[in-house]
Amino acid sequence: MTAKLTDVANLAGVSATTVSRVINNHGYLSEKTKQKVFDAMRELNYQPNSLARSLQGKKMKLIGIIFPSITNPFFAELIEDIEMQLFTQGYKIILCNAGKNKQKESEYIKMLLANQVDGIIAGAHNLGIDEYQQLGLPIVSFDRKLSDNIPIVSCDNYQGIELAVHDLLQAGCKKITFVGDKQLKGNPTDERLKAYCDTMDKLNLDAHICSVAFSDSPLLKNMTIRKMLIEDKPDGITCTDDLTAILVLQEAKKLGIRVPEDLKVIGFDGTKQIQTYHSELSTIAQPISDISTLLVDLLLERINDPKKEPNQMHYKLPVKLIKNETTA
Amino acid sequence: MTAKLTDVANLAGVSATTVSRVINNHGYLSEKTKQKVFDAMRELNYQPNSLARSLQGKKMKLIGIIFPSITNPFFAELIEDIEMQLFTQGYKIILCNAGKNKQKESEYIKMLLANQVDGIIAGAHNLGIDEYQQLGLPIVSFDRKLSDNIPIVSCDNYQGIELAVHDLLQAGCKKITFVGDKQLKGNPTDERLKAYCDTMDKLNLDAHICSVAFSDSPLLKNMTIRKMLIEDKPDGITCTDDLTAILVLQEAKKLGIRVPEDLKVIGFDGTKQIQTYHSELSTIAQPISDISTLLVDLLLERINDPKKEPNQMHYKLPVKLIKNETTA
DNA sequence: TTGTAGGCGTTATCAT
DNA sequence: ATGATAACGCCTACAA
Repeated sequence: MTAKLTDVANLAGVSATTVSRVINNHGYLSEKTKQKVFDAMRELNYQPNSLARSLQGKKMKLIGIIFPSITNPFFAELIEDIEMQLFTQGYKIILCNAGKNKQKESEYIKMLLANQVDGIIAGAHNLGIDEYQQLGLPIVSFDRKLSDNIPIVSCDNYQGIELAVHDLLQAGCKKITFVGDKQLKGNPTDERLKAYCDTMDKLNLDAHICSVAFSDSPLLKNMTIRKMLIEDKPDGITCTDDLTAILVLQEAKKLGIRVPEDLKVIGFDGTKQIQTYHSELSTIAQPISDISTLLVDLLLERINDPKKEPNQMHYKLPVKLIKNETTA
Repeated sequence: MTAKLTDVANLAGVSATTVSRVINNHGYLSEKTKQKVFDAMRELNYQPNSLARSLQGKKMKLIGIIFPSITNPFFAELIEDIEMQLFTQGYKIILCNAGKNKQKESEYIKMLLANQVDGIIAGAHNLGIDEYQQLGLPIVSFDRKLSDNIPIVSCDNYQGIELAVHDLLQAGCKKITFVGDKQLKGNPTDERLKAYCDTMDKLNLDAHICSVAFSDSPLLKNMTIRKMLIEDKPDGITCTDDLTAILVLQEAKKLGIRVPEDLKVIGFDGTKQIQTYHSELSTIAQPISDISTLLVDLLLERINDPKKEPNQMHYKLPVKLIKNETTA
């Protein structure tokens, strides 16, 4: 079907070894032979077979990316950024949408192993620690504790909610509610709730938590939010992500609650997408590009030098307040 | 490092061939041997090496997915759906974000070839026909003419804009503008503009086209739209996609133009994302799930039986009007 | 029912 | 400066 090494060798009138050498730029080659080989490669439209190469221990230049979903704008932007970074280094990615499905995540990990990927970037939220413990593969994690020896990259979730609450206070809010997951899971995102509670505590204010899980459907979230708006009548809401914040805005509108006059709302994530198409929303912006750069750097470092231990186990990147109309 | 076939064979006290047989469920095996082998596999946490397998002609169970971007909600939902479908069939995907970058798309194609993918689903918009012509690999295309022998799946773009324009008319619009790309490229999406022009023609109405390209930045789009709103003062706008429609809504709001009283707007795509977070927007919904199913079915059919020619070369799937407030 | 030998496309080692 | 050969991990004849 497609041309192989020996075809090129035949055409160029040299041995397979020589062709291999010019491909890998190994040892001493005469310019003349190089040229012959290059010409033959071009003529046959030759493409080295990655599979055969990595049977000899060469890298596949392939990374597994495990995230819950790409339809969430935050993950989409993060993954797209990761993909860009990796591409410039010659890496391709196998995209694994784990959803909320523990078994799918588990099967994907097996497949990645079978495909000899060079490493994994994991940001899903299903599996227990043990599954990742002994993969014998470079892994870095986003926003999630996987194991003691797997480095975590996340934004400074604590600082983020602190900023958000203070922004609401400064805008005059007296009764601030947190909308987000109440259930702690030992992950960095737990810090968001913690920051909210701590801050309210310090200010001697009552904490109001409206529990909405990441994996809840928008419909269910809407109902929960609506109930909260009606019963609690908060004048400020800090949300665990931008999408939830938009649902809050929508429900408020339906109920005739004016934003920002009667209610101020702030989100979390700060994707370009939301800032472009919901430009009214104030939010805490995660440094998406810095996160992806760090994830990729840490991973490639481990791939290229597996012995080297990472300097830190948890990298917390600073967030930024983006102030718009909803907290005016 | 990781266990291999011979390790399993040794542990089970059988030959490598036998282990291979139980893995592939080949020929006659005694239950006893099977059990021994299974046990050994489990004990060693054995995972067959896909690379070595497909060196023998076995399928890699890997598909390349080439699209412009995953941050566009439409592509995100389409790709996520494709990924789901393929996963249930045991396939993984290599995600290739081509952006508006011709060279990147070209390099990705080479990489996919080198990685021995079993097929490609292409939906990017950069390369000329020739690049895809002779890949010698099963390919299906979304919304784009790649070559005479590559089947295309798309929605019925023509019908979509017809529906949209008629919806605007029925809502009382007299002066309807089309916002979208003016440049024809020989792709199915060209039908959108054509449908607009034809329909306006039939109705003896003047066509107004506000040219905005898919790859324009939101900022540039905003400026173009603003100018059009001020100068043309349309009372109805049919957009080439939902995101553009939202920009129109935003600019209209800034200019104090009331929707739907002074201006009615309808989009195109109908993603869950936009329908959830911009639930006011009327739109023409593409049958995302049907599209992905068809793409995957056609591709797998070609992979499993390369000789078989597709029945059709262009599959046009019906669209659906989703009526909301913006065309009330 | 199970084992032996050869080969998939490439690279590393050892020659020359 | 270039070649021959074995090896990577697995699978498919062919044998037994």
